[in-house]
Amino acid sequence: MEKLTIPKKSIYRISIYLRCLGRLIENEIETVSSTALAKAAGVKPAQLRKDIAHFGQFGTRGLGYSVKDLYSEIKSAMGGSNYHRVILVGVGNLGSALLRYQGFMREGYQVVSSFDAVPQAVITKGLPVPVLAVDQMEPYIRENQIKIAILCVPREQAQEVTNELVAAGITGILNFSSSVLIAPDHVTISCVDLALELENLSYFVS
Amino acid sequence: MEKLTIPKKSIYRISIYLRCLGRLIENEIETVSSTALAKAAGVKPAQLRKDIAHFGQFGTRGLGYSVKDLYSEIKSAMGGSNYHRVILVGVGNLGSALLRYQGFMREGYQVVSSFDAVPQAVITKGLPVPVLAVDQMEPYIRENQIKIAILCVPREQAQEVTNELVAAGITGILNFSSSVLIAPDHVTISCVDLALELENLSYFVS
DNA sequence: TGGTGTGAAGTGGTTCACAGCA
DNA sequence: TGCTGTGAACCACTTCACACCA
Repeated sequence: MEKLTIPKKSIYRISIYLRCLGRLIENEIETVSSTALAKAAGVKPAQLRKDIAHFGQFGTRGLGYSVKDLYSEIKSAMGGSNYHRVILVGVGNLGSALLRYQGFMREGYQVVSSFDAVPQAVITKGLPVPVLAVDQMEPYIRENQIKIAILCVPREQAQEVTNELVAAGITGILNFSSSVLIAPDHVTISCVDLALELENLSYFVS
Repeated sequence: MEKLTIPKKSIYRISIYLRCLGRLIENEIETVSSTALAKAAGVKPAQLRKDIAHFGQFGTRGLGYSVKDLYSEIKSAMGGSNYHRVILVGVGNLGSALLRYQGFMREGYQVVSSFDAVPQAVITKGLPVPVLAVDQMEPYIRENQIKIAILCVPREQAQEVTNELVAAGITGILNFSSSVLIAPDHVTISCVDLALELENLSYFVS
């Protein structure tokens, strides 16, 4: 795919624009200028235009962008029309909290199954998703062609489980395990480390 | 403070180094080279040395760094010896999940109180932390000199609550609200947006 | 006139490569 | 010899500023 030329940071911001545009659609606003949208997204107008230009030219000079057009163009360029099935690995404290919460799952995303080393330990918790044993993980991923996994196992097992996930065909990992993961280049890893975020914050609070 | 010259990204990585060093101490390893530590942290050796150099010179040429010395130097430079009291605002689904979980709270950090617009709605959930009404928030922050807040309110209220927090003296916000927050420069905001992370991932998974 | 699209300039952070010291 | 500390080169992204067009 040729889309690899778009910088990672742009992609990230574009996700933000997409969300802002969605809100504009809800409010039935039809046109938006780069200045207005940039303000909503918390970036500079020029940057927004550059980001959007990666996908092509959608704006009308003197007027701005058509909210609907821009939304659907970006959405399709991001492959966002696809339906994404996601698995969660490691149903401990954090894992089960996330499964129960799921407030971050948007339209088009669904946690279809979860896996744990000791599934019987958690099976009674009344979770909205089946909890299977880890030895069923690889076949499950293969058969259902899952691409994205949420990783909530303890640090000690994180790398090992990652290796299994990658071997089974996972190419995107949302890593909650406070561990530095090593994976091939074609695998994208996003780390969410709350302890790190807090520690980082505490440096800046005078 | 003069420490503002250290780039944000360096600070973030230094938090990672600190964690790696902690693990080395546990394993009673006394000396580490930039190459080894960089590998553990997932960065390049030169970058690690540059990062560390921001605080001064701690290494011994030809040998490496003393694990203990480096750890305590960084820790003190980061103001990490302080005890950090943190509040959580918005005890909804996500907020209460975080309160119950708290696995991300490390030594030196504690959620001392939480606030919600409708505290009686959540007060029975058996949380390990008191839930107060939002109108008690400002005085609480002032009296206890809280500096860090975890923000879990719905998007619509996020900016308003942020303004109150800042007015009361908060200078660090961990923002879970999937909202772009506007705040003065002296306030540091870290966004944790799981929906965004997922959307972002889904772009890269082929 | 007003707002996009974009080459060019600027900025910040990364990597290199080597001097210098135990 | 081995590894740190660091100026210099490099690179990626950001911002500017203006041509161009509805």
